[in-house]
Amino acid sequence: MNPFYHRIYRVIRHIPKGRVATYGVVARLAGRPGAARTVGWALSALGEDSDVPWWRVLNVSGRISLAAQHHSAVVQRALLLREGVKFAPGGTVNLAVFGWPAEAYDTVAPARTRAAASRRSPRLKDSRT
DNA sequence: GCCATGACGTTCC
DNA sequence: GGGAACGCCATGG
Repeated sequence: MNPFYHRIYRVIRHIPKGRVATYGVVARLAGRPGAARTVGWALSALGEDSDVPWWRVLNVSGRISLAAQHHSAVVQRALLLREGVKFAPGGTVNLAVFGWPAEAYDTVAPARTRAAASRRSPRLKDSRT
């Protein structure tokens, strides 16, 4: 197993009970910003008997990424509810409240900063003429 | 090594 | 706030 996976699991294990983190944040804390999809891969590779609280990982929208009918999705929601995480009517979690680490969801700063940082490609898709 | 896929994220409309 | 498009990283064929 790659050390990167190990770091991902270690980060997830650091998520406090009753709090949630997003794939992107986990990837960043694990040392690979932008590798959110890889975090999903690492989680899918987990066994049910692992000691990794995978259910505390949501996507940036505060929603469970799994298909609603997926067994794990039901389990995930139940586990979070049991830990005190509240779901909004839309089935979303307020990351500003339950997000961990809190500074990652400050809702004030990071968005703009990261946006500027990822502005590497001028996106030349409009070659229509 | 190239191509396709995926529990994702960000930007633009 | 939602949908479409592109990028990202790792895995599998």
